[in-house]
Amino acid sequence: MPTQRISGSNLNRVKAHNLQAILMSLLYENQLSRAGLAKLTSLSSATVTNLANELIEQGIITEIEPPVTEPENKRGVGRPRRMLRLVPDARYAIGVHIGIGLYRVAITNLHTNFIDNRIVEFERKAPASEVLDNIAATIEELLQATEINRWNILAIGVGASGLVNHDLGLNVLAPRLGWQNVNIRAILEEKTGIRVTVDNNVRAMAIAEAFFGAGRGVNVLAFVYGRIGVGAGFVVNGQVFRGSGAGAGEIGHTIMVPEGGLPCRCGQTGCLETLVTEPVIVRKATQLANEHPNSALAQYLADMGGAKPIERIFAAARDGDQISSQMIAEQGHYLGIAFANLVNILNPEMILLGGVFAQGDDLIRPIACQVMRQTAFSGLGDDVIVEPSSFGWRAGVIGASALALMDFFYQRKEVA
Amino acid sequence: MPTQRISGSNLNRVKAHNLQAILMSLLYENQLSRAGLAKLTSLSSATVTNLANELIEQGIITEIEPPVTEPENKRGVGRPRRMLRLVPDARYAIGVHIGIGLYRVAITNLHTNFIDNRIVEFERKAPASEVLDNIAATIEELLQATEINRWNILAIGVGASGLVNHDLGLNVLAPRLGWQNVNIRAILEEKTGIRVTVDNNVRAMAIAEAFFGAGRGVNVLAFVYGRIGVGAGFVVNGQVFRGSGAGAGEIGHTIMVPEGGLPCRCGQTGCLETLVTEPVIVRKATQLANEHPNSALAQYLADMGGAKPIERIFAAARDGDQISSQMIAEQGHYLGIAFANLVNILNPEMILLGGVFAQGDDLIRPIACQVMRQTAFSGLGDDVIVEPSSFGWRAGVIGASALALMDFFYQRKEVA
DNA sequence: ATAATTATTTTATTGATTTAAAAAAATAAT
DNA sequence: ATTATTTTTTTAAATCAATAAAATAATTAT
Repeated sequence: MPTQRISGSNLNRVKAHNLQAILMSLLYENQLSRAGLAKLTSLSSATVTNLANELIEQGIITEIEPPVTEPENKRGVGRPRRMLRLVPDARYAIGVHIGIGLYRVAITNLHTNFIDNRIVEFERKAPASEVLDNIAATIEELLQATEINRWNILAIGVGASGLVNHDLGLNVLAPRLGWQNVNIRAILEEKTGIRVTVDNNVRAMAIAEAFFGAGRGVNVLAFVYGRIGVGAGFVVNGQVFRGSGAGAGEIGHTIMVPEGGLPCRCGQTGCLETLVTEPVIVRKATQLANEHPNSALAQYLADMGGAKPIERIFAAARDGDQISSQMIAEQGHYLGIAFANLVNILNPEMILLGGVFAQGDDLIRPIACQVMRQTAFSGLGDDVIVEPSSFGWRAGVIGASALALMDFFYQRKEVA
Repeated sequence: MPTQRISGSNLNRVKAHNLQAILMSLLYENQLSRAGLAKLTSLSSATVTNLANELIEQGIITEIEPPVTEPENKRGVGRPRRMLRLVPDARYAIGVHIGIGLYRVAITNLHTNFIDNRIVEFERKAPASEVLDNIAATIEELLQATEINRWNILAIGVGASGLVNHDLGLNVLAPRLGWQNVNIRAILEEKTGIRVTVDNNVRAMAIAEAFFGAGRGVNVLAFVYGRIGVGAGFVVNGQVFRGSGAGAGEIGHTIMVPEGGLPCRCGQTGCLETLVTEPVIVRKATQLANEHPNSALAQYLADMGGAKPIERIFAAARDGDQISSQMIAEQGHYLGIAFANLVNILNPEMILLGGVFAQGDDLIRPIACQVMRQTAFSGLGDDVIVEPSSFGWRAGVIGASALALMDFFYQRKEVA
């Protein structure tokens, strides 16, 4: 039988917790007076004063100068409050997004705003150690370029693709890169001397949305990302839900068609990924364009402009092309059923769409949303908010940086 | 935008937390020395001594008398340790399971062992207030019969069927009882004067398994219960996962057949419940018996013994009847796919089966388990432990009692 | 001007954990 | 038998974060 360890608490932990409560409150609310913080955290005003002073001394938060004066009519009697806010550039984090044949690295501040960033392509069949070598080099390059003091880097967050075990810092499996059990944390910590935290890249994006994006303050958030595959990340009451082991969120491989489904690259048939992904949309569109060579879709696809196929397909649909919009609606339909299943199982407050789903938001979301609501059990889907992601192509790195910030700044568990 | 409140901590909370850490540790481990507790909770031995003394004074824990002496060969040097354990009958909880046309009430001790219990049938169309009236009366009767001091009852836990909002104590919807938005907590607290906590009955069973049953110490537990419908409850790191609103776990209405599925009572088609439930098994068996009147199945079903149809069907299959065992295997197959989807989404460490699935465990689990493992993404299903529930028909009341114990004793949030 | 109100800071107190040291109770070594 | 060693438990003193209450500050209302 596994043994559960229930850890005790003490004064140090209380202080650490309260400091983080203050930081998180300021992160959510942008600016708050000491009195406001006291109310929100249910700490005494004296405690807030003390802890705030400590944070001010460390340069992490500051009083807003000059004091914000509320408009004459809204101002009450009494001593006016002095607003506090985070100093976004007091510390930094590095986000690393490892995609398929491409990685992105960014240095961000405490709000996950970019200070500088790099995009580097790599050979898909390159060994992991080589790629990680290059990533470490890119990080050094960014540190040089930005002239940011190494000691002000809180941590490096890595969003890797495939199965990732966060506790072990291990990329268990990245099928499209041919990686298996790569200890990303150990390798990068060794190379950079900066602490590293690793997670699945979709989960990292979910974290970004939950704390810095459209999902701020949402109790149960599901982030669903579609590109070559479909994955999901869940944040519950400010905590990432990772499941046990390599982790939750592989909704792309949930079985949608138990009999007679199409084969999936995972070996199964009838996975969600056989129905709805970018490649599926492009493949279907190409097929339809062949069948209807005079359609707007065919013209959009044939026109060799700079835009990627998926964008041209969406453009055709937006331009009123019936063939493509009907096909996309069908995709939205299946996605809606997948959402309904998610709602029935997890009952999230919000579902956020990323990747292709965000790119084609106007085309996909209405139908997916409608199908989800009418398919979910009883009224469970009625109050679920469905929205597109806020970060576009930056989602990956911002997610990775958010991962680092959360693990090592806003809610780290142990005190130094 | 919703606002997240990050609550601060203080000395009182630390003490409450540490007391609960000790209680939970003793619940998991049955007996521990003060030194052992210190190690497990990472509290200092002095703190453990102090807190333990308080709990001993309150009669909640005790030193084991006479001192347990380890066998000669295993005994080390040094002062021998004095083992501590919970006093199971120091306090009590009441569990109320509301089923369809039947409720069960039990008084249990801190280990959820029955002191006394009642089973009462009621008219399915009776108004909620009448049923709750009767439940309150049954509770009074049990209090009289057991002569347990009212003040030693920690709380009443209620496991209700259908959609339940735990925070509000509200039975949002119980379709088979015709109940809607019944405030069970308010009504029962008013009638009994004892505090009440309400949750979905399957979720309550999951809690029981997680803390008192086969799921003890499991990090991510999924409990799947099948009877007239199929529901699930999740416990993650010692915390129930309820989702937002009326709550997570309605896997019975996840769509398994997006096109051409059978109609479900929920209004959809192709839900898991149209494929695998007790009524489905019985209906299919009856059909098969009609088609094969000479089969063992037909004989088992025709024999009007006292056993319920489902038990006779399982008996036929166990007796080697091919027709029924093949049909049941098919059920197991679909359940396996549902499990695989659960594994892909939540990545649980353990899946526990309750209700019909536990009754027919030997027939259903092997196939469900096998299908789950080969269907889940990559190796995600390989390490998932699948087992039957430990509580049989008692699951409902034990779950309800466990719910009360968890909310109000082992891990209550606020200090008095 | 003075009172009232609200925000913030200061001071003294409280109380839970911890550390360090002592006590207790056993075995092992001489 | 006596002493040393080891481990558990208890005691006593020290620490430190939160809090309550009082003081201070900066306003508006009268």
